Amino acid sequence: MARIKGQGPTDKELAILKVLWAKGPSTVRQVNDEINKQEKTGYTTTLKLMQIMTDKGLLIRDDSTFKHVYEPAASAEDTENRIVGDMLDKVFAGSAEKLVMRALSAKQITAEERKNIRQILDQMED
Amino acid sequence: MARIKGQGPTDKELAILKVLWAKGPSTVRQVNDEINKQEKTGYTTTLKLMQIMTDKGLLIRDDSTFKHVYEPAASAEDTENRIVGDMLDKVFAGSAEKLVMRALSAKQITAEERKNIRQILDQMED
DNA sequence: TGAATTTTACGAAACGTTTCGTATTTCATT
DNA sequence: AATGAAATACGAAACGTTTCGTAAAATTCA
Repeated sequence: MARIKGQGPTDKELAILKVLWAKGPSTVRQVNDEINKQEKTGYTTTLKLMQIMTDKGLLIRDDSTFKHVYEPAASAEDTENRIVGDMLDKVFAGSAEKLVMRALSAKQITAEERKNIRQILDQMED
Repeated sequence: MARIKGQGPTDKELAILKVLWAKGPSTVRQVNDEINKQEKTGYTTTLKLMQIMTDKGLLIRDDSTFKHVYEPAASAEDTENRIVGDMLDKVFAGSAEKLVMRALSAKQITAEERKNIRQILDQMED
């Protein structure tokens, strides 16, 4: 049942993961309520999605109680790294430099953010 | 017929665009030959895809001659910026800093690349 | 206990992408 | 012009995602 292809989570799957990362282990209702703050979605739709994500290995389900509790199988950090890594290969032929350039030009960043990025670069010099 | 949603090109669409960006305006056969160097794909499959991409506004077709010639409607630069911008919003809540951090940790980059990134940051200080 | 409520399970429809078979059109060669 | 080769057009199937209606199961509470 485990995920085979290298494709990352879909948009809807990512929305569910973000709720779980932010709120911690949650029931379908909790996730659906949260998602409905941004976009109206039927309860069974969210349920089905989370069941499929469990089959795929994206979520872990505790069904020892009536209201099943779900949590992400992977951390936000790992998942974000994976998504960025996929895009790196797919769009930029593996060049992190090109991706960074695009990220910087795609959105105006503040002097503060530039400073933080420099610090990260400094830390990598070792 | 123009594309409505903000979604970027799909994987296959991107593969076609990359060929056209690299090789310049091309026929379906030229694109299909190029794609088949990496993955076997039927000629009519590529044809259909390029026809749909034309409908979507991703490609521009010159059908004044027998062998239609296609070219991308947008530059690689614009498309890459768009893809990164979408990911920025979708995954990183608009934080370019977070995306850059992930890009740097997703792949080992060289001292040379770090230097180039610093130069980009320097240029933004004005 | 029994009725109402909440949750889960299941199946299928709607949608977009990708693939390809077949028919039609256009061109090149003789 | 006739034949064969190459290209395009068309339709539909296969696939995965997303949506939801309905049924079944579990829980709550009156």
